[in-house]
Amino acid sequence: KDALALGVKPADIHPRVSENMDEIILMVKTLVEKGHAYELEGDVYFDVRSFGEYGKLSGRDLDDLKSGARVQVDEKKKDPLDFALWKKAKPGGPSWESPWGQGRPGWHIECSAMSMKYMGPTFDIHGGGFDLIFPHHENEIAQSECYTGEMFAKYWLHNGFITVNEEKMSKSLGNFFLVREVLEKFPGPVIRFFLLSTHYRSPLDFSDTKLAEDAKALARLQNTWNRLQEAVPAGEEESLAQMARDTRNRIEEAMDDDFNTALAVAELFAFSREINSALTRGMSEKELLLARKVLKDFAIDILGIVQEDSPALAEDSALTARLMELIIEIRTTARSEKNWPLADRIRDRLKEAGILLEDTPEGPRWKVQ
RNA sequence: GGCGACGUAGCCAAGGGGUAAGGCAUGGGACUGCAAAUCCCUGAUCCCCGGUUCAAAUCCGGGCGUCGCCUCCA
Repeated sequence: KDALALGVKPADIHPRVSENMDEIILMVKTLVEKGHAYELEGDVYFDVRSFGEYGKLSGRDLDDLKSGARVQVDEKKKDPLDFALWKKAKPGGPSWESPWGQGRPGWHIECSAMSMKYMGPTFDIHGGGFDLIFPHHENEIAQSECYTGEMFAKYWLHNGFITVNEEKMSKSLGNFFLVREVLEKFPGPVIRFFLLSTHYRSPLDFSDTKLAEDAKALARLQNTWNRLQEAVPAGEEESLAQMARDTRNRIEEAMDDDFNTALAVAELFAFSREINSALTRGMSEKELLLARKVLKDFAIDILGIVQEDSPALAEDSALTARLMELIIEIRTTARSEKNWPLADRIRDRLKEAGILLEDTPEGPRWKVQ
């Protein structure tokens, strides 16, 4: 539900470790057979020295890691960095039958086993937080590539953290909260905008103040789209056409460049300003089509920050629209008679009811919330 | 201690050799009965110090600062 509110598309598969135990065990077994792993009293460890490229993702080499090691938990492992593929069962803990006795998977193997089961030995993109680069993703690469002999993931996208007061948000620090809680204060598109307004690799400090600013900023874009929807073609002007093309190109370029969403959003704002000016002067049919298409493609479909149907149009639209028509008519009469107290009172009361009424040069407009 | 990322206007944030996108805020103006929306104008030499270069915020070296990883859990 929360994902939906943020406009996140549902995943096709949500694999569970407990349902993929056969694949996991087969993978561990094969790694042992290939000489990349060894058993030790019911545990199975991956031999990091057996994978020459170990450290290629995080840019470390084994000797650096060794000399810099902070903790020496070393027991009988061949190398302190060898990590567990399979762990002997602990009393009371969940466990499964395996060639090495009762036990459970180590903490990296399940990701490899399940991703390769559903997507094959090589897939395009592997995501995750920056904190997972080492050791988690490094280990995934080692075990997967030793298992298949092929490249694991082609691209790694590591996102920066959401921080709170500049500190990593985490369970252990207790400074975390849920999307659900944020959604009580800000609509989904605003949260999306907040997340997209900085590059995904950068850390992002969470604050209500920032969200509130973003809500205002996003309203500009949404406004432009709403006006564009209501606009009626006028004239033959075409000056916006070139900018529409340029904007499209620049946004595509930005997105192709490692998903530079912040730049893409900036282009939308620049374009939005031009549209607003053009709207005031009256846009031709051609301009309207092009402008709508750009916003529809990028702001609505790709970035998902602008809503195609403004809330006002979405719910109870027919009845509300008729009532609003009536109210506006009355108020317009009052205004023409310079009955300002009444005109203001209508506007104020509507505001209390959650409806914003604006007198624009093109006539009164209203919107919910 | 080792490895890595980052440090751009009051705040958020792109860019990454040729004199700095965008947003919020501020101040001024246009429009308006007022308000809102919208438009115009308004602000930085890019943490510090050296170096390379015709030219550096952008490259190199050294500082300082912030954050992350290097242990269990995922």
